[in-house]
Amino acid sequence: MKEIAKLPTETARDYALRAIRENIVSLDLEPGTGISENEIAGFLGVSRTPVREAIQELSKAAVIEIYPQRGSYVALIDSTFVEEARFLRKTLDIAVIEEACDLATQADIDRLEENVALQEFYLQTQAADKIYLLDDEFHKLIYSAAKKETLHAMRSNIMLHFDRVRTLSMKTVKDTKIVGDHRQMLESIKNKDKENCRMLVEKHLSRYHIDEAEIRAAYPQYFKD
Amino acid sequence: MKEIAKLPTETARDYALRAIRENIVSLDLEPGTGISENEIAGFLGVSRTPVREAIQELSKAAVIEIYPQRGSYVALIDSTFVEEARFLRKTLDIAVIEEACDLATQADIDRLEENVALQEFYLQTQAADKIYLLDDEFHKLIYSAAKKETLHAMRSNIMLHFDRVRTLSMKTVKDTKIVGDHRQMLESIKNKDKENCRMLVEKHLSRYHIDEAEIRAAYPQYFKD
DNA sequence: ACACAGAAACTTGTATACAAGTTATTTATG
DNA sequence: CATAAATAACTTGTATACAAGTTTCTGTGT
Repeated sequence: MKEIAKLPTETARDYALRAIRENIVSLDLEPGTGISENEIAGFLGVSRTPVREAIQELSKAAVIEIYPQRGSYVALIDSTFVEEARFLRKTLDIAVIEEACDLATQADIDRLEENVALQEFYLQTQAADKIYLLDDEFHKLIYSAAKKETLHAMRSNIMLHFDRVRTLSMKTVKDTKIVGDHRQMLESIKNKDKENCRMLVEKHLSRYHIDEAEIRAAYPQYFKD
Repeated sequence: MKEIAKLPTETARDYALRAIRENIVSLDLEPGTGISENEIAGFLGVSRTPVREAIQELSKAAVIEIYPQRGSYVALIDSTFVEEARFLRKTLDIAVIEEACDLATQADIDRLEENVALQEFYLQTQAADKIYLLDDEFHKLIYSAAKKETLHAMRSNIMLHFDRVRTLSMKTVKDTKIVGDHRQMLESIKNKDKENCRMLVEKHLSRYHIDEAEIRAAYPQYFKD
């Protein structure tokens, strides 16, 4: 588990939740790892209570499994969950981007333009971690343009499963293609071309689908079944 | 707040979560009501810890608002949330019922048949509460047939907002129409008629849309804005 | 060396005590 | 009586103590 600095504003609970979640997504807490409320509390410098609440929340998202009186474990990557997360992402992202075609204001377009421009910039400077963050931001901006902010928060939770696979795939998937997809999505929103948006979302997602088999072969110990 | 019996098997936390959630959905805890961890703990006969964890979870679903050091309140019905819940329900239910057309086994069909038969039975005996439960079960069975059980759990959370409106509408919406919709959905799944499924889901949802205006007029104090 | 019993060291679940902050009440003062 | 300050009674956030159960280690007897 890697250290993550506590922000002065956030509560102990929010800090614990953020720290544990980031460690799970980054795979610094590997799937299958046993975790202890006491151990993490000591590591983060807070008491068991906020750590416990954070773990409860993550167990509800099914990325931590709690066995009462026995211990808690970082869940193995479950192909069923990943598949359902992909289904949700495809279904919802398409519906939302179509809505964004109807509702996006010029201010929304401007924010998307700035985001994609930054992605294209960092693509040249090879800053993969920056692109990762901008990727999240890009999709959040689309949900915002479609007035579906609440759904984006919910989407984030179930996407944790998908995100772990994405972390593993960062080395193999070409950022060039991802940023190119985003550029084309933005242009299609500007043109209010829903059919093209739908096609782009499906193509975008298929990029991750292709290399899951490779990833699973490379890290079999991380997967369930 | 109405009393709900604690099941001998469930933990204090699960009991508190179930009791509070049912009271919110049934509107025995009215929107806007102030709630206290201590008060509920005393009422349920458990300590603050499990009650607090339950409230935290419900605040994440945005049906409870926590103001640190000030108090917690049952959230008013927020039209934005209700609209997003409706959007999610429509989008996801359509995608899932289409998937069910492809994947439903005979066993799935049999379970759906039994469920709808019971709905039609209780429709004649005027048992609205039974139909309410069977309605939930019906949609859960469809998600199960489409192998999307995880998404159904997630759907349930965001649907809390929608469910409160549904509780208010139970007196006005005709159960006859709901059960009729379900019967037609089942027949369309059997015929693998996706286009008809899509149309039926949209019509089904529109029934709730129609009377939201009436409900809002009848209970303005429950609504935000 | 092996088997078994028992204690010790863990786990999470729950209850309670305290901390920090807000609100309402009460009391003193003009 | 009105007003303001002090205070008491609340709230949630956090830490800690204890309860109940599981696992692991350890020592002892064979």
